[in-house]
Amino acid sequence: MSQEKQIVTRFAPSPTGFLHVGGVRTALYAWAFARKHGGRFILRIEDTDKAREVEGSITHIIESLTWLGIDWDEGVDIGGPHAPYLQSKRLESYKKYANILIEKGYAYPDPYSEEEIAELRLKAEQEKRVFLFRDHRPETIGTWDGTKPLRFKIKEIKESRWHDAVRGELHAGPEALDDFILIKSDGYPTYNFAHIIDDLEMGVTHIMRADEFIASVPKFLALYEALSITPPILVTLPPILGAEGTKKLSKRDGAKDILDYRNEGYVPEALVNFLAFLGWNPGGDKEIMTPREIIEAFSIEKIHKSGAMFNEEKLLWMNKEHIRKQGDEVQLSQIKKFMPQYGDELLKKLRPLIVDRISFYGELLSVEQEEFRLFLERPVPVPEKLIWKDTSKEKTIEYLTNVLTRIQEGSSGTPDEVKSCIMPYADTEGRGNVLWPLRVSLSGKEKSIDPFSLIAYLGKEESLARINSAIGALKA
RNA sequence: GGCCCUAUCGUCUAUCGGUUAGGACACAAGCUUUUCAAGCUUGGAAGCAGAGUUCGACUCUCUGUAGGGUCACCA
Repeated sequence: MSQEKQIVTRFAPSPTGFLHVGGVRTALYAWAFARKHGGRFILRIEDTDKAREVEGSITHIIESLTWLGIDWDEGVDIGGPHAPYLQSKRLESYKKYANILIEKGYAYPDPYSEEEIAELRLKAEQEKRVFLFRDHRPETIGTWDGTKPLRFKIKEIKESRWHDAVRGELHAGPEALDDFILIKSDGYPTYNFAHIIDDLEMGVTHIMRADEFIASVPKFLALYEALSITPPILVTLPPILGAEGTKKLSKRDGAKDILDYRNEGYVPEALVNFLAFLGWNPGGDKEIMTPREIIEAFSIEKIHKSGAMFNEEKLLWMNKEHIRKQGDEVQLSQIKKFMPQYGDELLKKLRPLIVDRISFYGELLSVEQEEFRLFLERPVPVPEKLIWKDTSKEKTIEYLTNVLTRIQEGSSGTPDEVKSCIMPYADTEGRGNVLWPLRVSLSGKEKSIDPFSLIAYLGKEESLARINSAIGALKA
């Protein structure tokens, strides 16, 4: 057995706000791949754009990943052998490699002002030409004092060809190569430069990222070449599309803060499951999978090339399936969060009923909670609602009275027990005739949970009181 | 506009030249504790178009079409 090189992947978000589903999926694939092969997964923060930085982002990112059960072996918060993992703390590294590039003639200071470049760009546009900075390289190269941007010099203008683990053989024309900025005038490196240095120093073997970076790969390749680096394996992930049309997922179509899902009572395993399947499929019919199973089944070969729409309904369905996989205690603690005014004992009884009716726990805050309010408040009987179709008032009173006796005499611990003492009677008198008024007298509603469950969970005493109250209302 | 990527039911997908093109979500119908929800059963629903390669193409090639990405001192 040959010793395989350890796999190292990373997730490297910029701290510019919350983490949304797109970012999470990238992290998920990189993590799953590393875990599957016993490799290392790194959390690096790419904070080189100080203007766009949003305070609290890093904490937020960490919290999001942690909630989802995505863990890392090295990273900003826990350190590791390649610390620091914050790009703004790694400026010395970038400077070191920048100097190497300058020495080798691969980098030069950009003498233009931003206005001058904008002008050149505008002119090119007017003449319907592609603007390429390399057409305007300065005649004489000055020394870089750090106040001007440092540009990479493309020495060989050529067509680029490379291999992508998902897309296969890719290529791009020579116009994809231009003198791009390595280090900005504020001293911070650009993504294009920094990620390459970091990946090198951190030993990253596989780069997972979305397909908007394909167009930049030729530049990365030129840089790898200039530094004599063997590029990591490139793994391009398909885009996640919004439900509205075919555009990339935007906030409007569901690219919301991943922690919102937590707050709305989604199951993290469900989100992991759903996101894993947006752009990857292990084959076969099994769709509900635990994170463990996903890791086990994960392979780059099964990552898709084409984009997938974010389908809220399917997520809802998956979440429901995952709720059902949760243990009673977990379910109960989640339910308590959203129905605090219900007593613990009552919720314990109602749990199976509740779990059956929701797709995510947050539903309990609005619509679904209405269903259960009847357990807290006794309904006021409305005679007209109590009568089934064209049954008479007298008959309805008779049915309810008879049911009353049966409940009194029978056992009512579980819905099934209740059912067994009422159904024979309902069958002889007509199910609708008996069951409808019974259910409405208990719930006060035309649409509700079935009568047997109501009796079992309301308890014998309360059930009898409600039925009596209904009979009273009918007689009045 | 230049460059690049993608293309199977409405949606997510299986198929790696030979299948009645399978599954899931959603939808519809039926069944069940004549309601609601859940559940179960059943059903409708797809290879972008045109050439070519081949005994045989959803699968390979080309062209077209459509959609997407990218052309920053953002990542």
